[in-house]
Amino acid sequence: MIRKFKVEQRSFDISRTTLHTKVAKSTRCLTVIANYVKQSTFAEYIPVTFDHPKNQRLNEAFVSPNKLSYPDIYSCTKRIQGYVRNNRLNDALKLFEEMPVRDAVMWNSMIKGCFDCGNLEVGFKLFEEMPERNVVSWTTMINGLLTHGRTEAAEQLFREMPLKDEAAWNSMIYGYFVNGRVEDAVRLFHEMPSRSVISWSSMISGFNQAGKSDDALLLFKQMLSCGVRPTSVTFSSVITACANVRNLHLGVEIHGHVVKLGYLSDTYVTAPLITFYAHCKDIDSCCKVFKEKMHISVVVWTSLLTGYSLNCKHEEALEVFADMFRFGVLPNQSSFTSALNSCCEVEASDRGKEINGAASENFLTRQDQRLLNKEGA
DNA sequence: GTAGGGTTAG
Repeated sequence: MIRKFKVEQRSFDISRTTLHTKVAKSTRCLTVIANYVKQSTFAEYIPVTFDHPKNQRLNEAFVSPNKLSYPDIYSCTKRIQGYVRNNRLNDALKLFEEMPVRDAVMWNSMIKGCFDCGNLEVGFKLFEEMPERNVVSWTTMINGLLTHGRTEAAEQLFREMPLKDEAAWNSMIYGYFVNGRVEDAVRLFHEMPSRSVISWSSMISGFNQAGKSDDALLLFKQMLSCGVRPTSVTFSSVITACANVRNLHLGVEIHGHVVKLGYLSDTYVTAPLITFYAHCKDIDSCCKVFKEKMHISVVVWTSLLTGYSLNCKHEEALEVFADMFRFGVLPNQSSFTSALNSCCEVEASDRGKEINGAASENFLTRQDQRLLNKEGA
């Protein structure tokens, strides 16, 4: 059965199935079809030939006679992800199982959902059942296992995976750090065929987590000498490393680069920069960084609050805490921890009682706080 | 338009 394929057309017929796509380019359309066809779980297929001259490689393909348009797969994938975000794994699985057709994105989203909701067995089962695993499927599994401390199982999959791209290597490296296997991470970093800024940033952040910020900074210098350009994400970790080792000189230098590159407005850069100056006992610079703009992030506010607290400026810390309320920034557990600490230090017992009351009585569940933090970040 | 890799306070 031969069907003509027209370029620059929004929808087209193949057999009795209609596929809709917004993509005008024929090759992109065909990729969509190819994925659709490959992932289809139907037993009954109708062979189709695409006879556009550009598509010689796709001469033979099979299309399911049942109808399910591509946008349906897209929207159901979105719904599955939404269920997972709300920890409703069973609803996600039910929808997934009801789908007559699934593509790789849907499979991978569902597998990730199982790990995110802590159901490793179902995640494994789906991975086994999945008809056409791609490199993302393998990496999703590896990440899921690593975040649940199943390092050996992740290693095994990493060995078995037929094609490792850079993201897969990066996942395994970072996962080693998370699970305290620093030497293995370093070994893998040297073994990997090509390294991007993400690989370097993973290492820098990993060293920080392992309490080896000296090594993080050494690696950062090495990264620069290799001509790799840091991103704001890299700077975030590097500034944290400077704070950890109290390297004022390097931190100030990096601060300069951050300003030049326009990264100072990035919350993930501002907060560690404030912490860095606080650790280096330069509270004026803390304020200067903070006052660069109006912040709504509770993390940035808490950096300043803790910065004052660290430098024994407890009255000022409590002022910051009060200002948070005035500016509509809702403090979280960390903010309360610092503020209470300052209260104890200045023996401002009345104030301390006040804050303690607010923290214990009206305050929020952990989930609420997480949501608020996300919004504030 | 959808899936996997690195970031912040305590």
